[in-house]
Amino acid sequence: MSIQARRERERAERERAIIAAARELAEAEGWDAVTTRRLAAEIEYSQPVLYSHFKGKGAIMAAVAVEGCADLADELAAARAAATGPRQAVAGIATAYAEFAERRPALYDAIFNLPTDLSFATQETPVELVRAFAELAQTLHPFAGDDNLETFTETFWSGLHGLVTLMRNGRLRREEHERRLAILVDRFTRLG
Amino acid sequence: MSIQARRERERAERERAIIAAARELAEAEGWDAVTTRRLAAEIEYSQPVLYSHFKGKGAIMAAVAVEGCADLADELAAARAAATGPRQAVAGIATAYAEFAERRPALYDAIFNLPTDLSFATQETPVELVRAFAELAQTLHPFAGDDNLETFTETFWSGLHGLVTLMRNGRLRREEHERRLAILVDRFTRLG
DNA sequence: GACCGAACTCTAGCACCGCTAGCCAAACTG
DNA sequence: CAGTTTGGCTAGCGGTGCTAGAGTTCGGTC
Repeated sequence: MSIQARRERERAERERAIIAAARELAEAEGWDAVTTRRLAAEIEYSQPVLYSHFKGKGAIMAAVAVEGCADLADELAAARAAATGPRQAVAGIATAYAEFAERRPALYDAIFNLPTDLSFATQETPVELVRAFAELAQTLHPFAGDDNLETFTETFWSGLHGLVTLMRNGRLRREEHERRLAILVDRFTRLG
Repeated sequence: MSIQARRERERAERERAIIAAARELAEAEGWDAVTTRRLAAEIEYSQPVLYSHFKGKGAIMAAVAVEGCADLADELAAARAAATGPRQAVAGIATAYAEFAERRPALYDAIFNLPTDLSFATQETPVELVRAFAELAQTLHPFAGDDNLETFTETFWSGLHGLVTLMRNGRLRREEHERRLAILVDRFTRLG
């Protein structure tokens, strides 16, 4: 059994290498630079090997996205934990979210923008993304009022998502970014 | 001079045909289906003709986007005109925006999502988009409070954009769409 | 230790993409 | 009618994601 075990171990390691290579390449040069040929060269195997691990390029990107969810969840959790009060918590988590999107645009794209196979808000949502969403929901809890917390959180989250994506695509004035964030936070932290 | 005039007329007509074909193809089958070869076949010319009109595929998409801006502006203006009060105007324009994005996803993508060469919030923004933005700003004017109207409008617009894009990519529960819209409108139409 | 069979990887290639060089024919000019 | 210019076309380049089938390596068995 040890031989088979070793093989499975090597195989798993190679799979990790593929995901890591895709992630690094995407973060360094954008997703356009992530081709199956470059990926294969990076892991020092031939192209078809990729397809013995993943159904296709989309599946690789989805795997990167799932991994990225963990990072996002961690950063949101840290921001929430560091806050001194409910309103500051919302402001902090919003800033953390925006900074994540700006610091790692390729990762953010993989999670939220690129059309991948992984579906959200359904049964098979990545558990790490659920965690990230829960951080947001926890933070917003005091301000949901009569609205359903999940729906309320989705709306706030959409606001954040819109801000970061529109700005990154050059559709918003960059210098007003913080003010926009402040407005969004302000509007979602009013009681009554 | 009439010969040259006819030529220019024919040339302009062909350019319109290219944009129309690209738009129809994109709306019918998505932007992935819009290839230069299919586009050339559609207008019954060879591929290189496209490049005598546009710098490349991106420029064609940008042209479609600019055209689409006019439609969006029209629909937003109509929604604003039909409203019976300031708050209803915001709700109406938000619904109109969301319906535009849902009814013509390819067009919406060309305008806001796909990385094109046209830049916004700068000098050479398409005039039609400025008009669409102005409709939003006018509608939101009564609710901006102390915030700068343009920045306030950008924030609300980002909320709308986030809602429609996340939902279309399967990141939000579709059945909660109207409730999310209502929450967004509610939060941006509170006075004081 | 030699061999066999299975597991696995690689080479080569498909159909497609955006884009362009260079030819050729048609149209205008004198 | 000859010459030139204009403009569309054919053909092809280098790239993409993906795959069929050949070839090699390696573990298990006699």
